[in-house]
Amino acid sequence: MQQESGRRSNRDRTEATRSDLIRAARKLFTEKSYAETGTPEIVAEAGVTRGALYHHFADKQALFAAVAEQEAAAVAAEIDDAAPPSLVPRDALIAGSDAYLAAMRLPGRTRLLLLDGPAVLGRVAMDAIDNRHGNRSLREGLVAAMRAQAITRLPVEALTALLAAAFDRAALAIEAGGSAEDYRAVLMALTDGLAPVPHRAPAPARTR
Amino acid sequence: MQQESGRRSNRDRTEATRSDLIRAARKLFTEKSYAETGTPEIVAEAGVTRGALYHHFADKQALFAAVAEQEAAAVAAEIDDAAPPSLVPRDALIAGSDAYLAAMRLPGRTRLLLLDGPAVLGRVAMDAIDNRHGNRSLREGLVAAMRAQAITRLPVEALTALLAAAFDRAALAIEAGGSAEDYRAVLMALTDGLAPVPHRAPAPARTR
DNA sequence: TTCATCACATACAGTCTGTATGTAAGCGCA
DNA sequence: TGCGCTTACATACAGACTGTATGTGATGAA
Repeated sequence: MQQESGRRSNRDRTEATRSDLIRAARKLFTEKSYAETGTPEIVAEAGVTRGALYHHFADKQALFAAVAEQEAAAVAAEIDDAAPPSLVPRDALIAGSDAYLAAMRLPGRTRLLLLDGPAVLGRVAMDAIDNRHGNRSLREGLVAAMRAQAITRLPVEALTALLAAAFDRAALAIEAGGSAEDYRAVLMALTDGLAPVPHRAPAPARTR
Repeated sequence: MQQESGRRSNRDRTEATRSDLIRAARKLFTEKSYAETGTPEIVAEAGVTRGALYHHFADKQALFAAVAEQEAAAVAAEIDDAAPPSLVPRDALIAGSDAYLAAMRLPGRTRLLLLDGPAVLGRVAMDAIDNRHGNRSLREGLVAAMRAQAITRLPVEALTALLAAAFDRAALAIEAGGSAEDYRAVLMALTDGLAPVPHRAPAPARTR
């Protein structure tokens, strides 16, 4: 049998160290904040030295980006679990919304993804992360709802971004002590308000 | 006549120095970012020393807070100018929205108020600033619209916050190159969607 | 006029970030 | 199986920044 900690392939070492660093950084970034967390503290928590950090990541920002990407993926996974494509659009939207708000209750996640993320990486980079994960299912849900005529046709990118922004703010407000029911009610009202109005002349040009 | 720079009352000196510091900080915070701007640079721009800064402000954050407060007030003033209370609620909302988006086009304002602000001061402190300035008119407009039965009754705090979040994100997206028309259209659709559906029994209990 | 206070300027201590350099272990190759 | 190159770090260093402590001249009240 081989020794306890000897004989590790370089690939394994790299993977383990990177993962340790990301885990340690995630812990501190969520407990405190990006600005209040120093690299000496991160590497101490990870059990390595700053040399390792700067070997694997270009700088502190790059490490933060890796953490943010992982958190965004985790949130997206929770949403996809709760809102399978078998649901009709409106139910999927509701289930997805609730799953999102529930996922964002994990301590420190809102600050990491919604406050520090945009400030540290910029909105553009943060949008890229969101589009790779969370926003994707939202946009697909909206497109499906439009196709099913459940909501009026609107520019998809803009609609996705603005609804996502409302969800984000709701998550922040709830964490700050706001009434979850209030925010949920408003979110529902906002999305339901997008339903095409059936009582006005029922789209004569369209049905003709 | 009195000398050029001699004979100034302490109150005048304080006011002038504080104002110089805020102006210099605003310039740099909007050109770069909070994190990328050091206090040595700020005081150089203001023509004073770091001693003056730390005499008037507890720390760099406090200076930032003063700048954010001023910017928020400036934005609110532009909105109030464009949306006088003489307008009917819906027109006031539209005029206010457009004024907000226009005001946020001033370079660096979105980053200062929408990215750095929440990250540096926290959402709670930023909400306090918003409520003292911009959000106030929005909330009043929404309350008026509810009273006029122009929109359905919803929790006011939550509705204000979520609509404001959508406006904020729109401002960021437009600055990042997004289509202003698209975002405007979605914002209008979101607010118009809040109109009560009139074919349902028109509030009989109330009119009785 | 005198003395306390104010509005700064200067000097200092501690910490952090990023880089440059050194080293031992892995790894392709003859 | 030995040899040289590269990888994965650890250590040392330079520069910058933040906040504080101290010193000083102008101001203002008594």
